[in-house]
Amino acid sequence: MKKGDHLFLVDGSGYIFRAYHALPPLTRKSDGLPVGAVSGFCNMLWKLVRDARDTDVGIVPTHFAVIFDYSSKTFRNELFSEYKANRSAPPDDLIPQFGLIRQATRAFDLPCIEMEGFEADDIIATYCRMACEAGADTTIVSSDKDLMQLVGASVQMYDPMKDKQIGVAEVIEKWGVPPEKMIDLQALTGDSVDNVPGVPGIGPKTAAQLLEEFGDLDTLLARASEIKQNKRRETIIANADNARVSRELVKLRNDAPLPETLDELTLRPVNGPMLISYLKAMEFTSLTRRVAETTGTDANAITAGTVTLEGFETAHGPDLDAKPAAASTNAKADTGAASGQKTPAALAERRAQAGAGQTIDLSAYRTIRDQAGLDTLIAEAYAAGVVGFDLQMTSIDPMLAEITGITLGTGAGQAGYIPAGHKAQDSDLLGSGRMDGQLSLEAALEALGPLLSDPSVLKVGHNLKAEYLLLSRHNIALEAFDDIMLMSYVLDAGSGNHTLDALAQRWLGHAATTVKDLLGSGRSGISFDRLELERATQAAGEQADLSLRLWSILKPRLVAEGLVSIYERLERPLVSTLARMESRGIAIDRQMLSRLSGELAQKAAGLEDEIYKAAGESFTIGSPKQLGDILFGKLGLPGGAKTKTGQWSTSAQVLEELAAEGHDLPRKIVDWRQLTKLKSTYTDALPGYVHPETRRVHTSYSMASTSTGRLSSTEPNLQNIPIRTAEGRKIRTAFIAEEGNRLISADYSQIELRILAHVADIPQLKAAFANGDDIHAITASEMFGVPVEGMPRDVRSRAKAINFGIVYGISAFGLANQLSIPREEAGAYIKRYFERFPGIRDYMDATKAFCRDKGYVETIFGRRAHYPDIRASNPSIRANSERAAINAPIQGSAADIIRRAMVKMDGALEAAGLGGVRMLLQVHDELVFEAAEGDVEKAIPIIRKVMEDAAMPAVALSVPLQVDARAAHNWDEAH
DNA sequence: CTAGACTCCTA
DNA sequence: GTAGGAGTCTAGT
Repeated sequence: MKKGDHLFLVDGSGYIFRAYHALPPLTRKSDGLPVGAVSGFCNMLWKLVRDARDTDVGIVPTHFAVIFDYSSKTFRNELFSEYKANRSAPPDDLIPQFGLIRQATRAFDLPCIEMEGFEADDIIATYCRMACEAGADTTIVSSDKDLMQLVGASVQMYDPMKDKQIGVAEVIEKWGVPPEKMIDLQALTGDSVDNVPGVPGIGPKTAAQLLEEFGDLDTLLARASEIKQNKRRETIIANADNARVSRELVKLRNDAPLPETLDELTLRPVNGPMLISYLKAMEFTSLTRRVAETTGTDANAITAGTVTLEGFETAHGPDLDAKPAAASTNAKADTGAASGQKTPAALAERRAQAGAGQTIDLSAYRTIRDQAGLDTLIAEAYAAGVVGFDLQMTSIDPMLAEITGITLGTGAGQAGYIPAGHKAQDSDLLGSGRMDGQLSLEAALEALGPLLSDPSVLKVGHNLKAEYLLLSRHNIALEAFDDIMLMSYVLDAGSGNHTLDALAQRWLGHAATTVKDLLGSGRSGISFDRLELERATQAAGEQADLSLRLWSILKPRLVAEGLVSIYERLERPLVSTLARMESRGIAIDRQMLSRLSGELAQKAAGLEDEIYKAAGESFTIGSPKQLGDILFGKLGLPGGAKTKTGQWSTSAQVLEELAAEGHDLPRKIVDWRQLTKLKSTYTDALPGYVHPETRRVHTSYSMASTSTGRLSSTEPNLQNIPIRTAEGRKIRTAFIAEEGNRLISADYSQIELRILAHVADIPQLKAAFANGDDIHAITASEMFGVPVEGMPRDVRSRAKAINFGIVYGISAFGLANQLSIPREEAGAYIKRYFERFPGIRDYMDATKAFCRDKGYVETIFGRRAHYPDIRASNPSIRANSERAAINAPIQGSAADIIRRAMVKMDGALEAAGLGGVRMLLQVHDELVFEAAEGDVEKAIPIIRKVMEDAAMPAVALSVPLQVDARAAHNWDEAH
């Protein structure tokens, strides 16, 4: 073995258990032999040895071995007799699979390694060390935390079930410590499964925190008396010996006397006939077919071998002289350097590379405490022309926050923090003692206002909507700004999040101070104005500094990737639009909600009595676990679906089915759930969001949290106010217009289906929309040959479900679920649909191919949504991404259209002399306005026009958009 | 007090 | 089958 080689070590024993529990049970057709874990194992091995280049591993192994535990007794039992003592025997249907998996390994012609007295993990550790000494890289195929201590520069792990690579960064992300400290961490936390004692009461979070503070276990134990928390100190001192024993137990030995040398692990080409002989014996037909295709073997010519629990025998012996498959070759990535070129792409590349090497010195930032200092900083800002900008506030909610300080970054590593609302450190919780030695907020804003509104100085920040809103509360209009969160969103929606921390980590390799680190959380959390000034300056300066550095990386990328206009037309202008909508808020009728809440409570209490009577005991109805025990245990009702943790599902769907079979109790549970849901989520929660001064509810829109370009709404979420049931609609009536005003609701009709008709170019659908026909009826008529006139309701509603399904990237499984019909029937519907509308299938295939090629899909305006998992080798992960990729251009184009409408709306209303009409809410395809009664009639046509023409002139849709609008005193009647 | 599972509300 | 947010319960910190 030499440098450049790559060793794959599969943790066979670990895999068996995980696959057994994670995969659906599977039995061999001919005799019922349980083979689920074996099947998963074979599929995984095949991918790794044959298709590595097509998986997310992206690495082609040169050496390969599968490692197993030999028996449960190892040297660890001599250290600690209780080790793994509470392991129960494996399930009955798993036991025969242990032998089958070893046979599978041999059928793949791979080394199958196990050793008495050593666990698989020790063997893996030993090979890792040997490979490392030979200069080669190693991938451990496992997700076991016990192996994470081995991860390092040349060793990574790969989780085959999640298709995820685990390197140093992932270990730190998951456990809070680097791999080399995993041993100490596990020594502290222990492991109840393996019966490693550890220190009671210490979990991963606490352990990571202690190791961060003390460095390592020995130091921690030596200096345990310094631990502040009484209880923690005592338990650690009392359990020091346990921790030391635990460390010996979890520490892997890398000196196992191994029988096979590294060179004996050299990966050989797959022996097609030998493998197929085994696979046929196991009756794994689809893998047999794939192996046959890839290796060029005629599977029909190979006889199935026989498998036994003792060893692998073939009835007739495989044809070992058959021509083996061609050896796989390493694909070398092209890393052509683009440096020196003066293209936007080259600049973006250079900036990104420069970013990775930057060091960030938090002590370099200044605190600005007087007018002279502020004047100097402002002069520097004008001279720079581009400044990092951030407001420090007392709350994350800009409607409630006060400004604590203002930060300007004037260059990489340079920033000034202007405290203006800090409390004195010794003031009590109620006291409002201001810290001495800071400018007044008025003075600071007076001096900074002109700069912030100056169109010639670009302010660069992260998520500036909050800053915009808070400044506008102080009558300052932020102008000329760039928002790096939105830049990142436009560039990389779908891959990773866009928080400042994440961007700093991704582009600068810098672990930024988190709010939690800085301020704590929960009861012990403090607000920024109580932070000690030196730390405040560091944290604030860091934000502005990072913003500016990230901007210099992301801005050229926008240019290089042709996404400037998406950012400038669809994202940045929405900042001020949304800030206005949020600050306007919407009025709610609290009395009505309170009355509703009382009614709901009464009805729910009545149901509760009936439920307890029917159940014969009282229990927590809201606990799915307890409910499941009552329904499926005590009462013996037939259980339906299981949840992923193996519990009986008590979902509405399951309960409805039981109710349909004539059971009383499930119906009552469903009703009880509806009532308590409405009460707790809406009638009880909404009044808590009423702003103390405006007396209105102000939601917050998140601009960068969806992959498709939609907005989302939080605190409260006003995009999920009930509408489907009569009971729920009452909640909508509590959203009201002020006296003398009306709410106007304007919503797009069938916008996603219209976009589908446009992008997939479906003549029948386009004609139907052009004629204003009933689209679901037309679909039903095409599919089932039923005339639209006098069509039965259920025929139309079936077509409606299919239309929705198409937009969602249909599957037979999903449609069957939705319509409660057999999967075969659903499959037949889909087939029929594709026959009648062949353009849809073409569109879907083209979209998937585009996404596989580029890694993203595009809306009609060019917004991108990334789906990296579309290349995953795991079929179910891949299928998920494929459906998402089909849906994203449709959902995203609709989102873009309403964004465009929103950006234009205020100006259009203003131009029509309707400056008093206020846009308040967006609910994906609906906009809600508040207008004086006298303005309503004039406003509705303007609103409709802006919305219906919103795609133009960027895109000329081949289908008309239709907007329905209505006005009323409350939201329910307006919608 | 936090995180995850489960459930359910919307387009 | 797409895209979200949030409340409750429970287990673990």
